[in-house]
Amino acid sequence: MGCVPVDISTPFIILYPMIDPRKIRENPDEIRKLLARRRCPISVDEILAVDEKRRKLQAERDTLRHDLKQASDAIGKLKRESKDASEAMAKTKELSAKTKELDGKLSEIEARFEELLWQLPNLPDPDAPDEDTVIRSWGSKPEFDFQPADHVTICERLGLCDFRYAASYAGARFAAYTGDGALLLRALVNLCLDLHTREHGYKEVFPPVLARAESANAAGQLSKLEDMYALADDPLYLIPTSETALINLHMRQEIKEEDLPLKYTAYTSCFRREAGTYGTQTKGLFRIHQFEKVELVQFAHPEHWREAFDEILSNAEKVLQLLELPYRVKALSPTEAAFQASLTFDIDVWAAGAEDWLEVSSISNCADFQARRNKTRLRLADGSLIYPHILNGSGTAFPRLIIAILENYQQADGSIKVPDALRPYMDGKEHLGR
RNA sequence: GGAGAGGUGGCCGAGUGGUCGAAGGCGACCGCUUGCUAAGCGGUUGUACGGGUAACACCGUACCGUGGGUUCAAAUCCCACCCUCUCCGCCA
Repeated sequence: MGCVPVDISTPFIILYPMIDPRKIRENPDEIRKLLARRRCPISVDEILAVDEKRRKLQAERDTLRHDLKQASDAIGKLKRESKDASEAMAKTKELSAKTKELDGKLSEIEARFEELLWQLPNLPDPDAPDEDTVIRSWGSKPEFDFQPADHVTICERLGLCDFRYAASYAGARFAAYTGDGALLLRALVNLCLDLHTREHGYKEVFPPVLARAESANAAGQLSKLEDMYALADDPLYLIPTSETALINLHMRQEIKEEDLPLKYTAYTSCFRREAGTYGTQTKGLFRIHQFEKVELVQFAHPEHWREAFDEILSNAEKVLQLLELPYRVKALSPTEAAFQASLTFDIDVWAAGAEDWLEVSSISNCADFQARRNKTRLRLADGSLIYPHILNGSGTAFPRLIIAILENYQQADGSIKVPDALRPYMDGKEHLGR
């Protein structure tokens, strides 16, 4: 990849989703418009006001401090020459006190400024549609000459999951995979990891599933703090997705242009409290507090994010194609996209029993939003330093994939045909429950 | 969890409360040189915020693990915390 100097004066970059304070004060109207697309209630005017105050204060403080420094140096000189400095010291004391006072005021205003900025969601990409839009479909829905069962029924019939045990052991909305169910999960994990590491060139990572608040915040997930599990005795959170772990892989580091794109994949359990979702679809594996997922993350050059995005999307689609599951790709509206995302496409798989599309993957460009937050920077070949784009996508989430497999591959005799691609990972089994 | 040692610029590594953004070395970059050897010589070499500029230049401030404190002045003193290493304990 050649050296690509970034001209920050071009509209391309200014329109780009980044919450650089400078962009806010240079293009307040643009930012207002973009935030409105997300229905974000945060006031740009307040940010601008605080920013102005902050800059004014800093100028004052810097001047004062400059004077103080010079006065102190003068005292040092006197002392070295063994001259009396008590008068100068007394005078400088006042200056010092004033400087400190301004320091205090400035840090207050800076804290407020940062607080406001941290609350801002990422700005939507111009390509994000106003309404969720299906942009393509793949495969065809299976047809049955019998009434297809839903996955809960199938799981119970074939002993693939033990929901009763999971509920009494951990609580409602947990799942325990048993027997061939557990094997099926493991097979899917291996299929996905093998595919992404061997065919798609991702480096596998097995990260901690506990993260500091700082890390979760960098990912943008503290904005939905109420949806994360917190530990009682340590300032740690159970990650809601391995995106949290992977996007922080280079926190406070410089990455090099020549190493791009950096591609990582991780398989982890993911934990979500799902607060506020009671009463919605609660059956079986559809929405559970702990679920397993293989995640894909790429660090990309800001000018090449779309290539990375499309690649992750096709990497995730490949899983469904291998499993021959019908799916559709949907471009999300800015109001549907996650806090940290500027552009998001979902992949929904068809589930014949539920007769519904289930979201199994969500691919997002977070632009430089997360990189700014965790201080991952990109050193270009020309020596300049910018923020990389960070993109992520599930590749894929398993409970819903399992739902789709069980429901779409069910046979008249109640057994489940194992998709061809999965057989090498399932002891060659052709059917479950036969 | 207990005891001890330590955290300085891309890396290694000095550092006396004042002349330290920080010696020295390495690396990198630029230039020069070049009949000797992947050699020699000179120079350059951080980031953030603010000001300034058409853009550079330039100016100010901050940054020596993090946050406080003492002081006219802190990398240097004090306190708390974090992290790393060694030893002990515990343990898959």
